[in-house]
Amino acid sequence: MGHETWQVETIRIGVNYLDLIKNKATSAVTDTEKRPAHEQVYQTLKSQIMFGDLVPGQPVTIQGLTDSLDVGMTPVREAIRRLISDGALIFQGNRRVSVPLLTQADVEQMIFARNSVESELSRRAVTYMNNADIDQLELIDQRLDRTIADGDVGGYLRLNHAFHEKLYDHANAPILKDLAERLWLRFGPSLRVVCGRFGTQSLPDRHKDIIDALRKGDPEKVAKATTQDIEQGMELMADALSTD
Amino acid sequence: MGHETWQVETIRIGVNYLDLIKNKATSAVTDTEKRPAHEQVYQTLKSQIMFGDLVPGQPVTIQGLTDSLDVGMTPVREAIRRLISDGALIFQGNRRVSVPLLTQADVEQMIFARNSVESELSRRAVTYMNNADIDQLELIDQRLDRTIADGDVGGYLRLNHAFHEKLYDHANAPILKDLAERLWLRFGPSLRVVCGRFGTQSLPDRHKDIIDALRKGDPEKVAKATTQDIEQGMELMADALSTD
DNA sequence: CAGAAAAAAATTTGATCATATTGTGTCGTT
DNA sequence: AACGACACAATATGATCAAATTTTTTTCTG
Repeated sequence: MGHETWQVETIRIGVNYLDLIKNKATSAVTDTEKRPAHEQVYQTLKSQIMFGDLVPGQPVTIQGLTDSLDVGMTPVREAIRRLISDGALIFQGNRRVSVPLLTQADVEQMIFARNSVESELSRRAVTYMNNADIDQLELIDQRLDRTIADGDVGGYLRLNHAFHEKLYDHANAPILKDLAERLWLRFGPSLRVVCGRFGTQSLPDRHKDIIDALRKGDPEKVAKATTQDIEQGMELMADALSTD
Repeated sequence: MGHETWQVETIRIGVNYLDLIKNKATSAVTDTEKRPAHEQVYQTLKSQIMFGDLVPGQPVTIQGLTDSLDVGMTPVREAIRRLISDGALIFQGNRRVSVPLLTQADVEQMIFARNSVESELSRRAVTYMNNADIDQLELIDQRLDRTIADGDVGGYLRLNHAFHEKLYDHANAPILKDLAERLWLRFGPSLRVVCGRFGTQSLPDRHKDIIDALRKGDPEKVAKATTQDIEQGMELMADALSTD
């Protein structure tokens, strides 16, 4: 999630990416004191946008955030600028900032971009993932299934993201992963709306296919399964947008 | 590692170089006073990064910019955060910010991403460009040829970008265009280095092919020419990086 | 005594906040 | 409905504090 260290020659393959999903309680204490405020605000807002505490169209004010997060306005401003650059927020001409409302055209472009970038990421991940990594991926997917059964939308969004993030982390392609992450930030809020409307039952899950193909070590099968997963989810969003 | 005399003097790279091409912001003169400071700082820095006033590896300090650009630190901070999010600058752990140094792996990923995104953009542009638009594109390309003949590296970089930007502007795909722009910001500084080393003579120009295919209205031909243009330029960069 | 390593002071830079200024939208008046 | 005054939120500055790097001083060893 952090910014990659660029000039590093030594490739660190997933050694100290300790955090899986349960990092909240343990590392939160140290994070609170160590990280700069603007970074914390950014992470907080990013999470809120991705996992749907903020609704598409909802205005985001600087002063509102300084009050609710209890920090000065400078860190808040920096975080907001970053998120605007990410496409996670939009600057509405007259100094107003809000969560983007996607059009069908937007979704269509995202389908193309996600298919291109994320299929390549999953393709590359085949090379670098070992059995233990795949086991971890499967573990996430099992927990994901439980959230679907329970109708836990927030949990679904988080674990679905965690699944893909873990996969892409092992692609050894930080720039492509960054592009993917940016796309996720863009459709996050709208995906939340779709889930809230249709529930978790109808949600797609091609993850088993992905895992199977990973175990077989077949890059093209992994890529195919990924695009299917992407397209199912995105079509759902596109449909929801058309019936507004 | 040598002490580069990177003076922070006011390098005023104005937008007026592209006045003839950019028709959306015609009031470039009044822009200076109208736009918010953080926006201006962002545009200035972006231009300096893209067109090579800043060298890869060069440190960028907040206080240096507040002095040279004569604005407060808050707008500078916001602009820098934005550019970090763009990938145009990197945050080097210990609160230092600098222009990224690309590795071969980075370039390789960019080749893939650019091919995917920009070929699609040019493919879509076929639908929306009329003859007048293509004429304008050709005009840019003619001026581009002159910069190559003159060995004007700065002019080449600017007009080459203007060419692709104009093309992608007509693709009616703002999200894909945003992804492309982000990639350009990333390789901008390194491309400058390559041009500075090899001169403008050896630079690729598949633009004639692109224009021809546009006139014929053949999307696949346009896409093909675009990928060739991309690959020629990026391979040049990859080669330069390997021979360090 | 010379040179290098270690320690400490000084300078530079980043992070944050409080406050003043400016622009935008709104409400009331004509 | 148009115009002007008001209120509020965003913008921008400078001051203050903290962190890190650089420079200087000190000390120890050969």
